[in-house]
Amino acid sequence: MPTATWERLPAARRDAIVAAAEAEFAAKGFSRGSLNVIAREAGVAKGSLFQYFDDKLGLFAYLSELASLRIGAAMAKHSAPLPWADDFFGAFTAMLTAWVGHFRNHPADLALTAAVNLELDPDTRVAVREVVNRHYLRSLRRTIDHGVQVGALRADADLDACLALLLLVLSHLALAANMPGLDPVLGLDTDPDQAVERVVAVFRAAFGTPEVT
Amino acid sequence: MPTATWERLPAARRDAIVAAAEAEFAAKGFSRGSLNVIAREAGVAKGSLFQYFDDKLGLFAYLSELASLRIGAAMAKHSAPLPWADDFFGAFTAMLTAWVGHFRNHPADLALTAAVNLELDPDTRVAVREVVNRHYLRSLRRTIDHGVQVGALRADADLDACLALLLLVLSHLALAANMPGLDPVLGLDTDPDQAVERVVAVFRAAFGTPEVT
Amino acid sequence: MPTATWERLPAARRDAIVAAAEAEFAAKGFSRGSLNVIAREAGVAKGSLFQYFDDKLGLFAYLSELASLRIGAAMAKHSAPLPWADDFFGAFTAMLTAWVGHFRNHPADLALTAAVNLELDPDTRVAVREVVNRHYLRSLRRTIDHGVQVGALRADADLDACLALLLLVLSHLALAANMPGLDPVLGLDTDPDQAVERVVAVFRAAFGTPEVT
Amino acid sequence: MPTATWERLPAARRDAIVAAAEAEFAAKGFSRGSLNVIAREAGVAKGSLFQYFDDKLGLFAYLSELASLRIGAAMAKHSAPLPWADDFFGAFTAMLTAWVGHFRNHPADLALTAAVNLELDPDTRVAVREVVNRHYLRSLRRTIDHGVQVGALRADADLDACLALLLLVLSHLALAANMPGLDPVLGLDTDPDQAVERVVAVFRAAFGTPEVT
DNA sequence: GATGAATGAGGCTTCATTCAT
DNA sequence: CATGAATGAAGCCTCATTCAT
Repeated sequence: MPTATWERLPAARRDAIVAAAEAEFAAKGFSRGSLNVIAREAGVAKGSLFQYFDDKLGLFAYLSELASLRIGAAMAKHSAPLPWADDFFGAFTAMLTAWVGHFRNHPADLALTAAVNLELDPDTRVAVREVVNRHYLRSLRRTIDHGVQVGALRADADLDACLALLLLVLSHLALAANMPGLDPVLGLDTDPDQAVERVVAVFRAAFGTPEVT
Repeated sequence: MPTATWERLPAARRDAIVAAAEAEFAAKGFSRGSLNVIAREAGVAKGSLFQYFDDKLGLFAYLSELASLRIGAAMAKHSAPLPWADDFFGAFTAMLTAWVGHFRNHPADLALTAAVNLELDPDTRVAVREVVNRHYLRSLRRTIDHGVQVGALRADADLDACLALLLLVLSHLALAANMPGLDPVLGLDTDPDQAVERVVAVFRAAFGTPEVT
Repeated sequence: MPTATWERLPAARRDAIVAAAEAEFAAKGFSRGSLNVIAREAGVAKGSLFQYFDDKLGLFAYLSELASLRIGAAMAKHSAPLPWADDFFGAFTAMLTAWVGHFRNHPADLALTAAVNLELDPDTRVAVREVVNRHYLRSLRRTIDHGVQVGALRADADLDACLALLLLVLSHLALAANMPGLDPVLGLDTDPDQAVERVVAVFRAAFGTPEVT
Repeated sequence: MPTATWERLPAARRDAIVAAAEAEFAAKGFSRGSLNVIAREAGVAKGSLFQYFDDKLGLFAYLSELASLRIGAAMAKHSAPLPWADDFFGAFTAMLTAWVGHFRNHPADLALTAAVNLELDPDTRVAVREVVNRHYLRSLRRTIDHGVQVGALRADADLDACLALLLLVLSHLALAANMPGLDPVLGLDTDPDQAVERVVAVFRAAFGTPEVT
């Protein structure tokens, strides 16, 4: 989505723009985020932004993809050493905890995820979510398949429903654990670890194989 | 939130304003909805709006509360004749189907719910959601309690988690079933009834009492 | 084309805007004329212009119509006392001389006529010319009919061609007599009266009844 | 008007620039034509254009001269075989028909002529028209002289007026026959051949020698 | 001689809010 | 209490031109 010019830019300039844009969209969302502010904060002429991206949406989509790549990489790294085969739900819990933690430690990723999920304009939302969700879906589906293989998830469960709910819950966890006012029940913003455990327990009850007592 | 002046207004004038404002926010969302348009469509002077509400947000919050009252009332009516005692999950399914249908038939309610859930600006979102969620939580908690009493839900299940997930899922159902691009897996926008059944099945598996075969 | 608000405006304010807009469009034409400049010169907020006219084109079209009404009225006044019946071509010459003189004395009318005729953007040009030409065509056709009735113009001449050429020549006379660089032959900008006489002679030769010697 | 650098350029590079510039100005006109687009389409750096021409106007004026040379050459070729001596007005009609046809078949020439004739900015217009008109005037004057010699035009007619009107009519024919909205009477855009005939008839009546019946 | 990134003024338009009437 | 004209900052985007490489 960025232009060829963008690729040829000095890294410092690119970084300044990305940082400014992330901060602005994080604070205001896409529709209300201002290119004026971004250019000013980045120390760049207003017109320059349009040499790097076709338009406002182009810049935002680029940031969103950056963030989802970053998130995907972080999750992959967290996931690798986990004992998925031996303790699937334990690993899953650790994974979700890491997920929540990632967003706490990377406000830009949180903000962009929020901006994507909370965008009201339908066209914009569809355009951006499509790109972003693709990553998550692929990864989640792999995790679910794995859970079935190791016998943690029932093969006859409604795994698509599981996937859909996971996608929904993941978004919610990321946001609700780090933004006030989104979760009035579980207390995600005060004790996220416990909240994660309770959510995993629900998934285990719904889709897991019966536990041997 | 409305001023004292608003209460003293002829009902016809109030209704015209509410109708115009709902239509506008439904079409454009909160941020992009225009008070100019609302005033014109309502046949009211622009300045008058500011005699009834502190500002744009005040008007919007008022509409949101109206909508949630309306939705609550509709749900209560739907709920009353359902066989909660005899077939809790059947009643629950019918309830969710009615819920989804309500938003399909009341675009204004859908739009306002969307605007509330998708608003990025933290202050706005918190202010509005707080009011709205209160209604839903009370009602949902009653439903859950009832499910326990009739033996459909396990008393030892994590009922708060159930509540939190319900709240999340309800919002999602209302929006995803009626706006494209929000649910890439379950196909809520093409076959909502089936999607509802699958979601209920998940809740039954997670929180329901074991079925006697 | 102006909004209702415009009609209710104090005359002084309206006049200031009209004067500023005419001056700007006169100097720069429609496409390059700047609403910024107009608002500043008129001592009016930029946004106010959009309370009076839908957009830039709306303002321009309004000015064009004003000008063509003004021109039409002036011509009607000039025309009335002329001896059309006794000396059609003499009256016609006097008419054209008055026409040229009008634009010399009313630079705003000249400028708007120029702006209309010289606008490059096809949609704009069509939109505006349609309004303006209607006036001229009706009036010119009446004059031609009259010329036939009094026996000055041959009834079997190609009167539509006469009309088309008249329209073309009138525009040209108005502009070329008052803007340098448009007429490199007849010297319209230096001795317009003589040029007018020569043009009328051409029309007489082409469409007039043979003179009795 | 081009710089010395331009003359030294490989022909291929010059041709690419000319082609791109003609296409762009043809599509957008002078004021709205974009050097960005021209440079991109020509496969040339934006900055290079400024090494070949002083500025945007310089490039445009150069193209205009090119076009008028091209048009002049085409007309000369069309003119040569025509029976000017035997049937002056027949040849003249054929000539004008060819003229109109040329612009239909060469949109770039049409567009440049339009851009020249419709440019409002006085300095620009004068600068460009001067160059262009010189060609036409010389050629038209020769045609008129010839008409007199072969006895088709009256020697005592106002031949300068004829010349001035011809110049005016030629421009009009070229544009009005190929752009909508310029000729509301003769129907030049729907049946140009017939319109041409009618115009020639007017000139014959005004300046031609009486026909022997 | 060629490049193309950077500029920054300027383009039109929208809109919540104020305040004199 | 209603009105609606006025505001002016802010919105996104375009573009001819410059200049360091």
